[in-house]
Amino acid sequence: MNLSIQIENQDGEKIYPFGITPADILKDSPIENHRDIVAARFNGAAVDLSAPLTESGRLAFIPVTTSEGLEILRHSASHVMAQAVQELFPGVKITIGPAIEDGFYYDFDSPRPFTPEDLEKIETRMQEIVKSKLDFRRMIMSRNEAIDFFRDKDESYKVELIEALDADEVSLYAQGEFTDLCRGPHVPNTGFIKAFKLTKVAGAYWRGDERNPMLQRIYGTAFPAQKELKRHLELIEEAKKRDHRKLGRELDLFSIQDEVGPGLVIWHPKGAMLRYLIEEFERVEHLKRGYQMVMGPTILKKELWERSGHFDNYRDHMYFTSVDNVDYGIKPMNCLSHMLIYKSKIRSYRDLPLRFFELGTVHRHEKSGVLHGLLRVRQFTQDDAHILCTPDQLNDEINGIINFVGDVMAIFGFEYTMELSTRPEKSIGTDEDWERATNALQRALEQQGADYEINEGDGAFYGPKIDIKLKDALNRSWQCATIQCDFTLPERFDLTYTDSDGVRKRPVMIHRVVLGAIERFLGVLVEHYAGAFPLWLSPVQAIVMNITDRQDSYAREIAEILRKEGVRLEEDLRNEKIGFKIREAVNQKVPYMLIVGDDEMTNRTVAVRKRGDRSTTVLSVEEFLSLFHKEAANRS
RNA sequence: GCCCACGUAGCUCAGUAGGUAGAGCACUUCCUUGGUAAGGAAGAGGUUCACCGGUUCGAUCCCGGUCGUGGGCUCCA
Repeated sequence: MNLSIQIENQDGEKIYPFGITPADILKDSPIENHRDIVAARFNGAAVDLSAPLTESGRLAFIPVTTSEGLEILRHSASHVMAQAVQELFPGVKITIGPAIEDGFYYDFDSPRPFTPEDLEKIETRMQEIVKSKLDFRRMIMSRNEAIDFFRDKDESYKVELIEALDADEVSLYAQGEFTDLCRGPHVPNTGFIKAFKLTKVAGAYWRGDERNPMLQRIYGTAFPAQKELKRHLELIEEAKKRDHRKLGRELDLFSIQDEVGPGLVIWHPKGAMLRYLIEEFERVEHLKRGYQMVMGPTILKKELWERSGHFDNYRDHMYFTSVDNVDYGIKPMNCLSHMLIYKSKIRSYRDLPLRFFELGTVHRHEKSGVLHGLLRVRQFTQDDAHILCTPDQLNDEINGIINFVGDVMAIFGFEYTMELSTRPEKSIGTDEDWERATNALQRALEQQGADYEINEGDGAFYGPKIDIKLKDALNRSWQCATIQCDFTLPERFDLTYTDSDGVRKRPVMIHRVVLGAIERFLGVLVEHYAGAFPLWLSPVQAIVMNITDRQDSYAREIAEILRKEGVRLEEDLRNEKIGFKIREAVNQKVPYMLIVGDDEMTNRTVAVRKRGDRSTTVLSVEEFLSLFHKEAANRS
């Protein structure tokens, strides 16, 4: 029997004998760089190059230079790592080892944790395995055979995995003496793994559940060539330079000190200025969009939190205090006051939608291990709003918020991703309400033509949400904006409005933040700009510096004029050489240096040196101001 | 909260096979008045090496605990 196979990017179909492998076909294919081909795709499914073909169809080769190929390479590297670990440390059990965004990992159950020295040994052993070019051999076993096979080897995690599968047969891959349960495909042999590095060890719970035993996870990364690996490692080093914790200290923005407590931020003058600028921006943008500013207290009676469901569902994250024998909860969210404002008088359908906005400072008791610079703290301020509207208005309101987020992110130049999170296990409300709310969010996303992912079971306890995520310098995603639909709290607090037909009805509530937590947003923003804030956000926009003390009074005069014009300005009149002052201002990433010497003093000008540009332009103060104001207004 | 690593001057880091600690930058003073990324000299700065215990004649160094930080896991704005 012959097969008719059409190869991607080649004309016509070719006839091959039954059982031919992609590797055979590749041999006399005109494709260049055969050594770059790691696997194939046959009739839509990824297969090994050594897989015998048993039907006619379409064949495509997967080069290692594609994301799919790279994933296969990295997944194969994880198998090599597992082999090395088992050879070096008998008794270590294997669990799972997938490719991930920047590399791969493998989780092991080891009687003792791996040390950095172990990683070196493992890496060396991996080099040997790579050098011996062991073939990856695919085998098929029945479910029971496979269970027996791994039970014999005392690989209980593998047994558990197979038992959870509902398939009659499973595939296994072996290289050398090492065999692992795996769907595949893999590169043809271990020699394909040319450039790899083990990067870190970490603990990880079996199946990601904290009730399960903790395993030892080894992370690594692999690339098609050494050059790319090197570049990747250099990029990581570069990224570390823009870490907001490092820049926060260098630019004197904020500190987090032991004496104060973990996760509690102290804002220094320049950081506080940044916050002021962002917060002022927010007020203006919210007022433009029909929000009203409100403010609520930080502590509210415990009964109120019981009524809202926070006490039952969120207690572990809350701080409590007691005043005159009355228990209070310190707010972890701002919604309660906003609901009580709604409830403070009778509402008509004519009043809706109501959009209450608060820069609300909340406290959450985050577990100690999760705190992270400004990105995960215990006290933070949200640009929070609660919209109360009729069910009919819900869709427009959600669309309005998505547009708002889009506008703001465009100003800062952020790319972002959106996720729709559905009902979690621990939650309140009826199934119908959850469905209505989830549909409302999804419909808005569809109307926006947005790309989004669905995050099953990741919603808030009171409702589903759309999360908008930004990435930090190290490519980690952080949630900033979120839009949450809530039918439950209006119910619990018996919020009503009188509709046009005179009937009292229940409004819908939307909880939403645009930047999210100001702390987190600023952390991501510092990394996004690498500390070089655009003019409108720079805490210090310009520095006046003199060449010698002859220009002291002229420099002060210029500074005075500019400050009156609203320029955030510092003076550097120290007895230092101009090169030294420039160096400092460059390191502080100040947008404009205004240098005055005898020439400038005589002509009543300033020598303007712009950040990122080594040349200077001599301008009159008026000329500089006009340029300055134009740039600041552009927010560029 | 869990796993691993780490915790020396404001910052970045060295150091001691266990014998009461060092550099650079920053800071202060003096000299220098210099035109676009570090001018020179002197000085001060650690209650003695996160904290608390233990071993020891003696601990910054070894052991245990606590707290904090970092990388992950879980959780989350």
